Amino acid sequence: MPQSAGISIGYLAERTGLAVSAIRYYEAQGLVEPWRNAGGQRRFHRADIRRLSFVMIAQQFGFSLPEIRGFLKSLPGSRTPTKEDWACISDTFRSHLDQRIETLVKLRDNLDGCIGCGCLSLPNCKLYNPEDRAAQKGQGPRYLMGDRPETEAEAENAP
Amino acid sequence: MPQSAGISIGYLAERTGLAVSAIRYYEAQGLVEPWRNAGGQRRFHRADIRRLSFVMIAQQFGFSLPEIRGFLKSLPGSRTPTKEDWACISDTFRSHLDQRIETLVKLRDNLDGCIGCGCLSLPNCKLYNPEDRAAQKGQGPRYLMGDRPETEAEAENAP
DNA sequence: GTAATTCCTAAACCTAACTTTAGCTCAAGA
DNA sequence: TCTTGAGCTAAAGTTAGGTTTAGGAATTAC
Repeated sequence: MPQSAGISIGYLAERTGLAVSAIRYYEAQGLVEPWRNAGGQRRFHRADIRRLSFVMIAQQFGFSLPEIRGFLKSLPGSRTPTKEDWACISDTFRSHLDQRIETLVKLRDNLDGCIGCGCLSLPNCKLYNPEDRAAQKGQGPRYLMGDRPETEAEAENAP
Repeated sequence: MPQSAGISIGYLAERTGLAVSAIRYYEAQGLVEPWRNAGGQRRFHRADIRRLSFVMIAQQFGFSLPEIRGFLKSLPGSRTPTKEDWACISDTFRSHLDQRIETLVKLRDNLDGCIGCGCLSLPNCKLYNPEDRAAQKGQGPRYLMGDRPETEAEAENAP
């Protein structure tokens, strides 16, 4: 174990529970910035244990790595974050969470009012248009879908 | 536009709002089973409009395509689904949603009690151990992470 | 001093859910 | 009939968030 300057990637991995490969990946994403020792091996600040712990928590809140990088930039680079620094980020997390909960509750309510009743009016259904149905641009996985609603009569008769 | 037997993939795409390529992909995943006309082009049942609409809704509930394929198998293949058929699936959706909402609410409560207060006791924090922190096996994106909690003192002093 | 760890990089691979591209055939309208 | 739009297949590409592998180099343990 190193003692003089900085901790090794293996030790950091052990302390955070992250895989070594994940930590290297996070470095590539700009989430940590280790320096190198004489032999070219990475050395991390002891404070990076907490920094990466924060990354893990933020991920649980559904934030992407670029977003988390943004949070980390808002934290003080040099000194240990204060109560106020954390409280600020906490507010962001809070509203993010509140919004997701609200979306799900609405979805549940719509479910009760629509499929739940067996009405089968899918094309008119509110579930087709939940609030967060963002326009989908380009490639990658599609988590939410867009559509073009119309009436039941149309759906069954045309063309 | 075809009129005698079945609808074309382009028309189905127009009616559902899905991309043609997505419909072909869904066929490959066993979510629809078109037949072919004399020229080798796909022909779909008119009922597949609703079938694919269901797929889109189920995706919004966070179900994967294999799971959705399971739901569709539980629906009657031949006849139009009844109130009861839908009610059965609706129950599944319901409990799935309820569980997700509950998880998020717990996460929010922990947030209020931990980061929100600025205590900075991250290593002791409940956010490290939300109930749904499943063991991660193998490759692919990691949505939830595991860790090894310890005390603040340990974290700051050792080794 | 040497064997066993740990670390290094670069590149390839993984999943899910699709899209894009290339090159060709089918079908429909004027 | 001829042209253009719609369809077809197979293969490769995309995104996020990593893991795995191969082939060396540096450290640590004995």
